[in-house]
Amino acid sequence: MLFMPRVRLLAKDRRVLIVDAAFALLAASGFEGLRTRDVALAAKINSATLHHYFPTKEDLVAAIAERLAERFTTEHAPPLRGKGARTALRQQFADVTYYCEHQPELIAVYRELAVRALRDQPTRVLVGRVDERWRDSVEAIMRLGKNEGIFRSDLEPAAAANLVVAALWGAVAFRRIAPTTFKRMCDELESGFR
Amino acid sequence: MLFMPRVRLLAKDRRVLIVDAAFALLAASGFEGLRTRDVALAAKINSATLHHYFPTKEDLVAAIAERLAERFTTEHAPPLRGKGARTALRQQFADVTYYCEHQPELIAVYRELAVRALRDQPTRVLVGRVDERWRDSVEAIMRLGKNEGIFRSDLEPAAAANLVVAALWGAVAFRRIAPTTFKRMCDELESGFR
Amino acid sequence: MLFMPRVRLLAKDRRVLIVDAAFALLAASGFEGLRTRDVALAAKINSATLHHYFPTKEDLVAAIAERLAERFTTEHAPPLRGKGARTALRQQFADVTYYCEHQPELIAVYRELAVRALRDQPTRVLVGRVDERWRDSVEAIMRLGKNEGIFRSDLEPAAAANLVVAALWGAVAFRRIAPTTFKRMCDELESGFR
Amino acid sequence: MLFMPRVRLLAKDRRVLIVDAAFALLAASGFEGLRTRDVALAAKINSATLHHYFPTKEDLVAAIAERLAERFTTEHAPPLRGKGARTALRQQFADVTYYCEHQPELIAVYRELAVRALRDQPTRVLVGRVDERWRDSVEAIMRLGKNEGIFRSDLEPAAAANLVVAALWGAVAFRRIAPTTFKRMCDELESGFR
DNA sequence: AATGAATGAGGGTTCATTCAT
DNA sequence: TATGAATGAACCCTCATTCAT
Repeated sequence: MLFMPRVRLLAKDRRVLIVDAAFALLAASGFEGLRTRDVALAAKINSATLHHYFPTKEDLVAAIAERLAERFTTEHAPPLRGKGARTALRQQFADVTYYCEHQPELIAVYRELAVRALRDQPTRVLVGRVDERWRDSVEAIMRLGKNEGIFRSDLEPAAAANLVVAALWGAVAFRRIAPTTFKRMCDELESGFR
Repeated sequence: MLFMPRVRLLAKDRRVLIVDAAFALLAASGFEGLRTRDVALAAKINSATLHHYFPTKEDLVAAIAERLAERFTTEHAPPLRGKGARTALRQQFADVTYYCEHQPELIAVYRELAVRALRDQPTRVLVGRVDERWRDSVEAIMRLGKNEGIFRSDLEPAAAANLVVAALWGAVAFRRIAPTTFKRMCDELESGFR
Repeated sequence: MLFMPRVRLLAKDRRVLIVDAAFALLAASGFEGLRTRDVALAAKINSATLHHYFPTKEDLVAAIAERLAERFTTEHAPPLRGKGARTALRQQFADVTYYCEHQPELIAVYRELAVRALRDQPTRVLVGRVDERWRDSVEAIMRLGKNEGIFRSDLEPAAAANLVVAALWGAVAFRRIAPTTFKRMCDELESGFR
Repeated sequence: MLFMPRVRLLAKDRRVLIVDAAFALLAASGFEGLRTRDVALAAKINSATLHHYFPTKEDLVAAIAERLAERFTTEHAPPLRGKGARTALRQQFADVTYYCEHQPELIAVYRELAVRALRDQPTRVLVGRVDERWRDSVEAIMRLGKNEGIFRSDLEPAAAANLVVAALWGAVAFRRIAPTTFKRMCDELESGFR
């Protein structure tokens, strides 16, 4: 190339750019297909520059996991009208639907990290936090629903929360489920709590 | 040394041995850690010999998937006493529990293949068959339960079947769930159908 | 290239070829310049093939060290006429001279290994064996010379052996000493023992 | 915080600091382990700053060599009592012993440079000067000893000087020699001159 | 003078696959 | 059928050096 000036960015911005690229690549290709060179290429930097920001691939993966946790906190479906446990539960369904339709990357990255977590201790810690936060928030909803008298009195909040999380997660993360099929499953799940 | 005949396996037997080794290794290390050389080593053959039986790694993976389908068909928890939909549903729970406790390899290989299926068409076909068979058998149970009057009259068999499969699958395949926690989740799931 | 048939050798021969190439390269470029790729190139093999024979660079270095020990055992200057300690000592001088003039590779590789041995335990063991064997053989000569009455009666064989080894080694291994200068130094050394 | 003036070193001082750090690192890790980044880190500066003072690694090495020459000139064992060649020779032995015990860095750096000098012309020049100065001073001692009638009349000063330097150097630079063993070797060497 | 950012050119090693026997 | 030998294509990572500020 004739003249290729070095592009300079603030370190923070560049880190964000790199993690974005890695996030997208992990979503698209999985861990098996995640190559540092490709990440660098996608971020339009030299692969040595990538190592300047993330000394090891492990560090990059950790940053991806942090980004995932952050995105799960900030990105949601538009809030539903209404209050109470029923609305809160449906909001959970809506969120997952929203991720599937508009942010499939999040689902994919979550899945990849969850699978890796089974064999990798550091990943397990990172993913564990996301998992627990989700489960706890669902359990709070189940508890609220019982208090409101909306859900069965014999419902066990903890078990029900596990059920919700497992069902939603199992439905969307490992197969391509049609939106209507997913909706019906959620309705059926909700019916079971009444 | 006594007469020690050179063991000469039939080609079919040798294939079985190789797939067994690959199955165990895939369960233990995942696709990220599955190496043809290790498979050959575990099968006590040269890695070139492995390629003689399975020209490509893809072929080996296909054979693993076939083995998985076969094992899901033949290996089950001891049959429960009783008849009807309730028993049939509980048999499903018992099967999954049995796999978790006595055949964790099956769970692990299923998970690995399911994840790969998302990006690999041939695997998708193979895993799809297992998925569908399972889903269909659960749907039949739900339908039977409705006819027997054991389950809610407004229950939608298809949606309920998806729910069961997603919940069981989501619970055991991607996190280490404690047996008691799993049992409670199953109870809660069953309660929802009444 | 149009037609490049795979060359096949017996494993033993190929190992020899590789070690020869590595030996020459280490002599020429030192450890700082010893690259597995260059060794493979010099041995006219693919660098992956090199790892087929020597899984790690460390293994290759160990093989070089073994080769060095072997060559020091088998390659000598033409034997001098005469018997007794004086001839034996002069044979030592002649050997070193011979290495300098006809087998400078041996000197160079010995030096490189000796330096590495200071920081690397495995190398230390390998080099240590060569060192000790040499020192011991010189000590035997000094002892013999005393018994023969050729050397000073107050000569301490052990100390003298260390002196001989250190002087010869220090003279040829770390600077380019002229043959005549070396010869005079040896004469001076010998004079000191009378 | 109290008034804390930004420490601003003179360029000359900073160069000294850098060379000190490089000297210590070269002694500890050898050329194989000498990294400009580590030097910068040890000198508490940015590695780009290092290159501001020493444009290339070669330049830094040259500075180390100069420092070595300087230290060999200024650092010695405490002067022995007495006069004449015998004392002067023993002072040489004492100096080397002193370096071994209290300034092993000097020995190590000398060794590293001497080895590099074999393949690198600029280094050869720098090390050569140190070598020659040492050799010349020893030769002067031998000559003096002959004049004093302390040493053998058939002793050749030049050859003896080479012998002394080679022996001392060969003994301490490339193996871990025990102090008593070294002392005995020196005694033996001295005996040979009488 | 000083530095964080950026990079080209490797370096050792891995792995599915192929070849010759 | 079975295998040791051989390989191309990567992969992650390192390092001296340069650039823009």
